[in-house]
Amino acid sequence: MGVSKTDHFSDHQNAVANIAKALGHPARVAIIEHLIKVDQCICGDLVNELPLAQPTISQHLKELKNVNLIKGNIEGTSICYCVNKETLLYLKNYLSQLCCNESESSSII
Amino acid sequence: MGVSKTDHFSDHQNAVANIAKALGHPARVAIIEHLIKVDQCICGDLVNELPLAQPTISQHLKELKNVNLIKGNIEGTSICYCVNKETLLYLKNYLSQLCCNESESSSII
DNA sequence: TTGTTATATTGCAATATTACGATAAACCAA
DNA sequence: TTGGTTTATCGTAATATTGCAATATAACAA
Repeated sequence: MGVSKTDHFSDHQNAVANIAKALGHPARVAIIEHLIKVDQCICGDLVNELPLAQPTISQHLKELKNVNLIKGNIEGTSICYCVNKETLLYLKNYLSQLCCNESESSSII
Repeated sequence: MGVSKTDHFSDHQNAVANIAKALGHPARVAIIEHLIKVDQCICGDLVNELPLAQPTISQHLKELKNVNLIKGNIEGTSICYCVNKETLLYLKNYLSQLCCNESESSSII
């Protein structure tokens, strides 16, 4: 039916899936990479950087914000975005535990 | 239009996005976790383990196979699935480089 | 052969995602 | 106030995803 049964899975399974899903589009990967590269920038810079229209970029930023992969700080007229490394780290540590059984934090499975 | 412009992004951006997308559903996260936990198992075990019908599990397995997150070995009548840790490692190392600038391999950005 | 078991595929409905033009909202400058 | 700049939201079309019943396929046993 296309109904997703997220309530049948654990909180951490849904958390991992949501973060992974947000990274599951090349435009959003490119946004994260650009933000890491320049440390932080405004939405308009990303519009110039990527081959997508401004509303599309804005929509992708919203999805990255929803899962806490980025943060936005208002700076006068524009909004300055930067990556929230904690969320990236959460996914990285999860994968570390999965494939190497080694991590900086306690088991989350 | 819903048209995805994957050709406007780099190969590695598309590769990362495709792997992340495959992990972007709690059922597929649960499948990976179960495979890691029991080392390997057949499709039927996953059907018993997860709250989804057999065709749905089969479809999720197909998507995980498409991005090389799992491998399937024919064993008589059934197919034995196991996780391909190399692909998990690829994503893990990518995230390591992104958020900590430290990795076991050379820069991929 | 027939029957059983295990998995994949097909077809379809419900829903979600992607993309963008048009427009709105918020802020500052003159 | 008006005008410019920046970002968000709305509306909508095209496409993708999710889920499953029904069916197909493949391998084996009797």
